[in-house]
Amino acid sequence: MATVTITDVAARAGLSIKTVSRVLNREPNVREKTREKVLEAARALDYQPNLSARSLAGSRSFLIGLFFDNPSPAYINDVQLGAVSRCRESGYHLTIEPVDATSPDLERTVRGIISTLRLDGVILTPPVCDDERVLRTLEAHGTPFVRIAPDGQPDRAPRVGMDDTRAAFEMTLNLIDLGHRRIGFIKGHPDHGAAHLRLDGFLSAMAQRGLTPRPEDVLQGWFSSQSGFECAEIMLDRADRPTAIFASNDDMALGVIASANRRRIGVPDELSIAGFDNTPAAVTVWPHLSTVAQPIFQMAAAACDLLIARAANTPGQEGPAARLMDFEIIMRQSTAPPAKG
Amino acid sequence: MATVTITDVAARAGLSIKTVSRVLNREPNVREKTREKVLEAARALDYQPNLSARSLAGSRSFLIGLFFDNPSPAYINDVQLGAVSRCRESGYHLTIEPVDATSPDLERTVRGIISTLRLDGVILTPPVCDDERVLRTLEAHGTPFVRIAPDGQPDRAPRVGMDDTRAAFEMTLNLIDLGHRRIGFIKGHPDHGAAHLRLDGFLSAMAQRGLTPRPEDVLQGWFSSQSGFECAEIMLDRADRPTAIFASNDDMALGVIASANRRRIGVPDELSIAGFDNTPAAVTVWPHLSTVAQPIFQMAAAACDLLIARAANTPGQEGPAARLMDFEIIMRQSTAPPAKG
DNA sequence: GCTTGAAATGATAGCGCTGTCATCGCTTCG
DNA sequence: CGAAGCGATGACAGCGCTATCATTTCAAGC
Repeated sequence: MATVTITDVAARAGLSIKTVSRVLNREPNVREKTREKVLEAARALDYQPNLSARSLAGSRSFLIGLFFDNPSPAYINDVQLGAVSRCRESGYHLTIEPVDATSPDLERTVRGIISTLRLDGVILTPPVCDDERVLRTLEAHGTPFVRIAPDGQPDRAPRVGMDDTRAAFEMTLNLIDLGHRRIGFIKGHPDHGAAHLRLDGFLSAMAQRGLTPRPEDVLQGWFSSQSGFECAEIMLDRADRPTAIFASNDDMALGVIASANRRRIGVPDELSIAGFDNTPAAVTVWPHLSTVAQPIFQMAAAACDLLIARAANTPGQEGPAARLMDFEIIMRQSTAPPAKG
Repeated sequence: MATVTITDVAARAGLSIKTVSRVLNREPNVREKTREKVLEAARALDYQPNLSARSLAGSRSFLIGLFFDNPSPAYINDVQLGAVSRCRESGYHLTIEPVDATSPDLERTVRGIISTLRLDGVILTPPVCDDERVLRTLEAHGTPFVRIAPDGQPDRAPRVGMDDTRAAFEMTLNLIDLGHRRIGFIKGHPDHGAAHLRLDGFLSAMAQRGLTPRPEDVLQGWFSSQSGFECAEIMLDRADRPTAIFASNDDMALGVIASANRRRIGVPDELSIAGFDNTPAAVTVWPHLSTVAQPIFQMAAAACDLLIARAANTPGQEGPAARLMDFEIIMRQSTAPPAKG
């Protein structure tokens, strides 16, 4: 209720509001002693700058927008936490803008949001990060944005991501090294770029070890647990079924586990199962799922960093940057050496 | 990039900026013809009001804050979508503020956020909605807030929620009507008010049907799938085990399913399992989980409505309001009549 | 001591909008 | 026909801050 303004701080410190502003914005050319006086006055008064005023007068809004249309709450949640963690450090705030990527009004919606809020930057997650209309609108308005795990056009804007191919490659290697020779693979949604990368990784790992997956062991899924279940039903129905199944994401792996449970096929004794994403559900099922953990939190934090840094120094219009983060292979109880025989 | 201001609109419409402002804010005393002229000019120019300026000049910030510290991404995701759906309609935006409910700095964090952002309202979810420090800070600052599913002090502020007791009551009745007599119950985290309400509902339903649960069939869980698993291990170890288990939330129910799978106990043939919350995982496991769906989206939307309405008419300082939303009992494949014998 | 210039500080003009109050024009009624 | 009254509109002053530019301070050099 008690609203303390910069004028109050200036009065208490015996300085002009401009000097106070300088200190608060970490501008140069302020004597150390002066800086201390200001900081002390601000602390004593519990001064909090008014974002609206700062935004109106200056060129920054201290607002980062997160645009998403993602079916996975866990993913989005991680992105949000990562982004907010960095925002807090820099006095920024995060506004969330769930959008419908299939809406014909998407363009207008985005335009309305960015011009009303004057966002300093926007974080885009799949699949919005690959929506041409969104990208074009953002570019036209001059709003900086960072894409997380984009599918294509890697140099169109700064991006952060991870090496899906290498992750799938390493997970497959792990399975092979466990002793598996016949490994089933469930592909992800074909519209999702990561799906292709993960398949590539699987195939190169197999090839590197001199293994050739049978066509009937590489099935098309849609990233949904239902599709994973269906693919598993087909694969597990055969007498010479795979001894391990690598699903392109955890949801589908969960479907595989469900199918195995239904058929009373022991996991991991009779069948090893691996997923991708390390969703919370991975440790909710029994046995716990071996999977690949994406550094989602860190990716979002890095994206936020890029945006804030860019907003801070208006001149530096540096070109696209890219940051590849490290993934982590997590082997839990759903994988084991294949049964003898 | 092209920044259209209210002055541009006024010029194009041949009116003063004040009249344009009136139309845009739906203020009374504007001739219909004038209103149309303004709207047309605004449309032609694709005018978007500047939030910062509106906020600075007026008494509203058009910002709603969502404070949360909730371990369930699915829950938070629903809350966000519900809140944003209403915000969009009224030109509001949602800023998210994940907080650490156990942090000693919580009070300062909250204070900083609300005074910097000048939030028009705050939505509080469990467990933050029951944090005395948060409530006190908000009240002291005069920031309106709505609590979603608060534990206690129901009249301290407007709230929205659902009738946990009745939902648990009805689900239990469903189980009994299916033919189950010996029903196990796994309690939720004792610090979470809903846990007690759900237990109450279970007990009264049993009592109403003349059933008395054995003490060893009512176990203490912690809302985690691990705790559900452990409780199930105990219950299912006994020869005269329950024919149905009602877990206070889906995560624990998932733990029960895992335990049943491990013991090769058929679900639902040999054991019926019911959960509470209708998390996404409920349809990821096999068989799909019977559960209670909370209208989370609607609750958040209602909370938003209350806040926006309150911000709109400054005078009406109406007292606390409460809205109880309807739940839904969803019977899926994890429940069935008990096996004969 | 005086000049010189860079560092430190301050005065002031907005940013784009809303709130207040004045003004204008029109209808109504004595 | 004029006064009163009210609906419709406009002029203008800020909201709390940043940006620009002017001014002051101070140390160094001759």
